[in-house]
Amino acid sequence: MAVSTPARERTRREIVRQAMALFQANGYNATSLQDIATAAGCSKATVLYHFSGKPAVLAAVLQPAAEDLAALVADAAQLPRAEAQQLAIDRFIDLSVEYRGVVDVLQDVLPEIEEMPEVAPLVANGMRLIDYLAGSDDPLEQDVARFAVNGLLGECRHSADSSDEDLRRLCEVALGRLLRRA
Amino acid sequence: MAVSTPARERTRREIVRQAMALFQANGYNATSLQDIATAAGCSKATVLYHFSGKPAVLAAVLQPAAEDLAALVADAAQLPRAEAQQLAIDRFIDLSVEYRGVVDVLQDVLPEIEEMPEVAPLVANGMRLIDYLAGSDDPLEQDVARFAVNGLLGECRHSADSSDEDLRRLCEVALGRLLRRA
DNA sequence: GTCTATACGAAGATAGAC
DNA sequence: GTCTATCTTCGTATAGAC
Repeated sequence: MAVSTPARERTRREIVRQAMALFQANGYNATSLQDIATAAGCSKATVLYHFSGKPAVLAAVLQPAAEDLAALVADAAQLPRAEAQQLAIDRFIDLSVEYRGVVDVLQDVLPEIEEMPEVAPLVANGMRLIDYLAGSDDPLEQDVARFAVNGLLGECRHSADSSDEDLRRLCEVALGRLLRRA
Repeated sequence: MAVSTPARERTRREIVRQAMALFQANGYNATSLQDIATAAGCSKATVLYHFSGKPAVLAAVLQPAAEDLAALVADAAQLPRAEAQQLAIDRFIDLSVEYRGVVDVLQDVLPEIEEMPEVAPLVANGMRLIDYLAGSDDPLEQDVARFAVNGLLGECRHSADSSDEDLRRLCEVALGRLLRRA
């Protein structure tokens, strides 16, 4: 990073900033490239100069959360299973609260996420997280862990009116009830 | 109903049938009116003669599930709270398994469901169901119940490769762990 | 009443001028 | 690097044949 803003990155950053706000407020599908361009003070074509398409804008919005999730999965990989499960639970709750807005956006996109190669790494790490959350190879526990993640993703949307503390409390209670420690 | 198919209803039914299959396979947003018309063997305009728009087609696809949910809620309304909770849990599991394909479709549409007056009654009954599932006015338990419903909706999507029995088992285990009886 | 043909505005995306 | 112009396809709407 240089001493001052390189000015070539300014427009790009502004696009991501405005896209995140619009995605959170109205959802990914309900936000058009024109909406993003207008909010960012540029044209549709400029957005598509900086990003290969709408999914690429989404990937940029999700990037910070994706990086933290990748770090979580990497850390869990170095622990024995029981400890990895506890770490996954604790830090997944942290991530959910910290990125609750972004999680909200993710939920909006889940149905079509398979056809977005841009967010494939995030999805792959999400699967690995579910593996650690389950804490067992039992298919039922794997399903329960996926159930837990889906429940949390869904809850982040309707929680616009609840505080971070309420969301954290809910996460702790729900994951505590669902995921049994060995 | 007459003795034979009225022929006026044949096209309509076929449109709903094909739309349901396409919504389940590719999702609501990824399915165009043209796709539905082609699959049903008619033109786009014919689809829009029978239905006021794409959301109306969705409402027709969801109608059977919506009716059963309405019956569930009506039955629960006549029971004391604890019994209503048990009824809601049991029959919600039945509905989830029976309409798993439709539930999958619902999940695809959740983000934009607020702007679809056609499915507003379904959504309203979904909220009431959450109320009965919670079994208490405690805001935390209400959140947990919503968490449970979201988890289930999400699970129905990824469960294309699992059997009805597996899905039912998962529902029973997950709801059993999450929702405490008084 | 049922359908085909056609047209309109907006979406995502591309080409090329500056 | 940013723009205007343009293309295709989408959802939607209307006119009119049978």
